[in-house]
Amino acid sequence: METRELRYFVAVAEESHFGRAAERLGIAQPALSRAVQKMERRLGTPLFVRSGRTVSLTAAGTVLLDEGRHALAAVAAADRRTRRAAPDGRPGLALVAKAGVSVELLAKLLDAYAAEPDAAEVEVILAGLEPGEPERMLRDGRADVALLVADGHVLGGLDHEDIATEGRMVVLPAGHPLAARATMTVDELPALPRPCWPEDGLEVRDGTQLLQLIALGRAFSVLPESSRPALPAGVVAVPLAGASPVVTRIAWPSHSRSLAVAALVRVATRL
Amino acid sequence: METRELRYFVAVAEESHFGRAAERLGIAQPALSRAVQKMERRLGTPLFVRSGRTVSLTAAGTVLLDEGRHALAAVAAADRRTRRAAPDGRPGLALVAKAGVSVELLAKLLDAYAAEPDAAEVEVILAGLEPGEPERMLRDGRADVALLVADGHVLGGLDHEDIATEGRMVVLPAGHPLAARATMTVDELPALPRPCWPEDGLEVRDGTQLLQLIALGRAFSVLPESSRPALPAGVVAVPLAGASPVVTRIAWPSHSRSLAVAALVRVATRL
DNA sequence: TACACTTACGATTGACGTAAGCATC
DNA sequence: GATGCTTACGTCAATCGTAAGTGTA
Repeated sequence: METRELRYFVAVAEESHFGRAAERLGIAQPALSRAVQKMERRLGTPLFVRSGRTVSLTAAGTVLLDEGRHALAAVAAADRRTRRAAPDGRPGLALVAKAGVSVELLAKLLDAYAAEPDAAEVEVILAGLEPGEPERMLRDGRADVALLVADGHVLGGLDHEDIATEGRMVVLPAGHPLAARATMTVDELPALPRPCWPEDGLEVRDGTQLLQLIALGRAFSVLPESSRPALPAGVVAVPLAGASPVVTRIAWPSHSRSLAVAALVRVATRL
Repeated sequence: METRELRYFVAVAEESHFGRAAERLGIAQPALSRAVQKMERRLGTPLFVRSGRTVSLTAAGTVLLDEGRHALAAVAAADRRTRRAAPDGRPGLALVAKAGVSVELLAKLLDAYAAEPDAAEVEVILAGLEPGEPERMLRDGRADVALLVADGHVLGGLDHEDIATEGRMVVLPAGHPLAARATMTVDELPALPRPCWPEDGLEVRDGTQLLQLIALGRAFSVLPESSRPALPAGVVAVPLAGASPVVTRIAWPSHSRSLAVAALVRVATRL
């Protein structure tokens, strides 16, 4: 099975339509039809049910869609990581930081790693808000290591190590009645007005907007303690007792044998 | 990057020789040379250092060998699992049992699973002695689940669940001075004569030979308690105190979304 | 000089696009 | 009758094998 065929199959499966898939792939529709037929002949089983003018996956097709995506991700990873290992001046390590991780922690990690002997150049990628995006990037080779906030989600195929634990704090307008409190408990939270966002992390782009809203008395929020230096004037942070701690962890593909990744992980666990 | 190219590259990398690799691939040597050159051109980096009459990997080549093998395994897995999902009478689930797991436990698992509603047909594969072979079979799709004995080795990319724990016993010739003991400790083991094999598991084919050797007074062994029913006349088993327990676990690819695998794992954890 | 990778060239295979066919809604 | 997958056919690109070339031990 060639990767080109897998790409063709996945396109048809995702579109449930040969015509649209062909357009997406930039080829004519008959070529796509033939390619899928060839796969079905070689696999000895139909992948699609063509009933009338609808196309749907068979059981075998469902399996191939799942496994094929993983295979394509693995091929893409091989390509990207090979290019990254090219011996010119480009970065040798791609680190993806999920939105919500402490910028201070990231900076500390990068500094500590850069001080190591034989440290590779590190390209830092900031992931968007989509859940699972850093994991996807590790799998398809766009990144080699990820810095993320533990959210109970299982990381299939990835190894990880917790590197920092911190408390949470409530961020309030400076004039709020509770702003003078030395500490608050989670039981007191429901009494506060909406919106309460974000629960688990601070999204970089809109984070400042949120803080402005708080300063204006239009919102409050719960953030990790490490966000305290980033707070503007007009807001107050009160430590929150009884809340689950925010755990930052470093993750990497469990099959990784990169020395650079190993060194970065070692540095991270010793921060 | 096409899988054909990856296969070509891996062959050359493994042989360190274009000629032998071409022979192994069943193609002429110049075709192989051209294919690798094409990959190097597209990746923008050399993969091999051709110095005189020796061929060796560059740093980028080393990365591609590692990642490429994973990608090829993923493609092979996609192929095999799709064929296995074909809707005819073939088995829907391939279980690999590592040498050393209790046959009784395996039988109990298969019986319990077969009693489940919508149970798939299970093809049982007995793996050889090579360490890591069941893991490889899970990765390249020859198997969907594995039954193995925990050996401290990390299972990269695999999820697992412990399903049985048992003690160990010392197997001695019936006439041995220690055969009458009700129990032994690990401290007493070094006093016994060689060979002491196997440490962690009973290999099926040669296991009977080992037991015959013990009956003849030429050896002894340490086996899991579950092997007791398989002992022939002429040997005696003495429980071993203080030894690390034998843990049998079930493992599967962490990205598996197969309902059949999930059902089998659920049954296994409830044994 | 022999071994081993590369370049050159002609042949074959296979993938593609256009056009016609055929079934379903 | 229109939509949409399939079959037919001619074209083009890619891969392959044989043969000649080049460079090192």
